[in-house]
Amino acid sequence: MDDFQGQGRETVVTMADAYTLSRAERRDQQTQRILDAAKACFVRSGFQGASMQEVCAEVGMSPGALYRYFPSKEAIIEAICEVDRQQDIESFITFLENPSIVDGLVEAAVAHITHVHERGNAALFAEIRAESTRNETIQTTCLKCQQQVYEIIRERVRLATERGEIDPPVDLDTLMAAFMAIGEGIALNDLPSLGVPVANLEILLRAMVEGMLRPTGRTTADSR
Amino acid sequence: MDDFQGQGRETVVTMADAYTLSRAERRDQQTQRILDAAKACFVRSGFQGASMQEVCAEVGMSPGALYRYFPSKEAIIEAICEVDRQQDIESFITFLENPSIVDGLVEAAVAHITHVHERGNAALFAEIRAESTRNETIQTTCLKCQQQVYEIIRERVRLATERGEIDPPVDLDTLMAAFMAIGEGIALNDLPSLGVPVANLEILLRAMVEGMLRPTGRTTADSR
DNA sequence: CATTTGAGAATGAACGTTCGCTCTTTATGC
DNA sequence: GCATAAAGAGCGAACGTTCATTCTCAAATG
Repeated sequence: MDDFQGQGRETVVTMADAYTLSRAERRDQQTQRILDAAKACFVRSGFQGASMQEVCAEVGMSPGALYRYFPSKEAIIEAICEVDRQQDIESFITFLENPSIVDGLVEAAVAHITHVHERGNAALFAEIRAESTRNETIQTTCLKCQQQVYEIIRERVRLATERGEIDPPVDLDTLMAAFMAIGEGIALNDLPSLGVPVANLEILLRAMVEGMLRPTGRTTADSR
Repeated sequence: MDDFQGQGRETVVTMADAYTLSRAERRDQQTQRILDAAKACFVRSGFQGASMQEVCAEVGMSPGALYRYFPSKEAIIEAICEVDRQQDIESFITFLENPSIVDGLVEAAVAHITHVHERGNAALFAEIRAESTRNETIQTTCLKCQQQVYEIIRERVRLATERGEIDPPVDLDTLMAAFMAIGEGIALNDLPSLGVPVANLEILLRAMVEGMLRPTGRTTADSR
C-alpha cells in the first residue's frame, strides 16, 4: 500500500485498471483517498499542525497532483468537517424516530455514541470543535448540522409536553441547551473506549432523561 | 493599553517604577503578562495557529526579551494549560463540600459553569482538549486535574450508596464516566453565554442528578 | 562593574503553493 | 482504424513567505 507511485516507470498504476474507470469515477476515488489520508493526518497532528507535505506523503501523491483536487489546505479541512458533521448527525436523527420521546432520545444517544466510537471520530470532533471557534465556514457547518438535530428534538419535546406525556421542570430552551451540551460531552469522551458498557450507559441515560423530562405515565395513544 | 512599549526611548517603563519592585517580583509580573497575552493569542488563533510574533506583539515585547522568560513556545502552551486546568478544577472542588451529594454535585456544577463563563474560558478549554490528544505533557496535566475531581466524587457517591442514601441504577464506574463527560459538555458549551439562566439550569441539573442517583429519601444523620 | 533585561536584525528550517514538465487518456479528423 | 491534437493527471523542484528561535549589542539595574 506504500510503494503506490514508485520511482520506476513500470510500477505506475495506469488509469485504465483491470476494471476500467471513467475519468469522473477515477477523480472521485482520488478525491476520497485524499480526504481519508488528510483526516488521518489531521487527527494525528491537528489542522494547523499537519503540513501539506505530511498529507501528500500519507496519500502517496505529490503536492502538484494533490493541488489538482483541492485549491487549498483550508478547502480540504472544510470538506472534512462538512462530511464528518453530516455523518455524525445522520445516525443520530435516524434513531430519534421511536414514538416515545424518552426511548427515542436514549436510543439516538446510544446509536450516536456507538457510531462515534466505531468510527474513532472523537478526536476529530474535538479538533473540529476547537477550529470552529476560529474558522467561520466551519462554524457555520457545525451550527447547521447541530440545528437539524436541535429542531427535531425541540419540536418533539414541545408536542409531548403539550400532550401531557412529560412534565419538564424547566422551560424548553434551557432543556434543549442542556440536552445538546450533554450529548456533545458524551460523544466527545467516547465512553465505550473507556470501558463503559453501552448497555449500562443506556440504563443510566434513560434514568437521566426521565429525570429531566418527568414522564407522567399517561400517553395520548396506545403507544405501550 | 496598546502603546505600552512604544517606539520612543522615554516611554519605556523602567524597572524601578513608582512602587519599586524587586528583581524577582518584576520577573514574576512580566512572566504573568506574557502568559495572559499568549492566552489571548491562543484563544484567537489556536496553539499552532498563533505565531510567536503575534504573542510578542500582544505582550509588547521583542522575541529576544520574551525568550528570556520561556525557553520555547511549547513551554508557554504547557504553562497556560497547567494554570487553566488547575483553576478550573479548584472552583469545582470547593463547592462539592455540601453534605448532600445531590446538592454538592449541583452546586459544584453551577459554580463551575459560572466560573468558566465569567472567565470566558470555554474556547481555551476546547483548544486544550484538542491539543491534549496530541501533546503528552498536556494530556498528563489534564488527566491529573480531572482525576482530582473524579476521585472525590467517586468516593462520596460510593459512601452514599453504601449508606443507602442513594440507589443509582448502574455501577459506579459507568456513573462516574457519565458524570465527567456530561460536566465537560456543559462547561465546554458555556450555556450562560447562550442565554440560559443559571437558575433554570440549576433546577434542571438537580432533576438530572436525582434521576441518575435516585435518592431514597432516608439519610443516616439529620442532614435535612 | 557584573548582571539582568530588552530590542531588533538575522538565522535556517519549514510552510503552503505554484511552476514547468512528462506521460497518459480522451477527442477529433480522415 | 489510425494518426494527431487537446486535455488531464502527476511529479518534484522551486517560489516567496513565515516560522520559532538565536545572536549581538545597548541600556538599565543593584
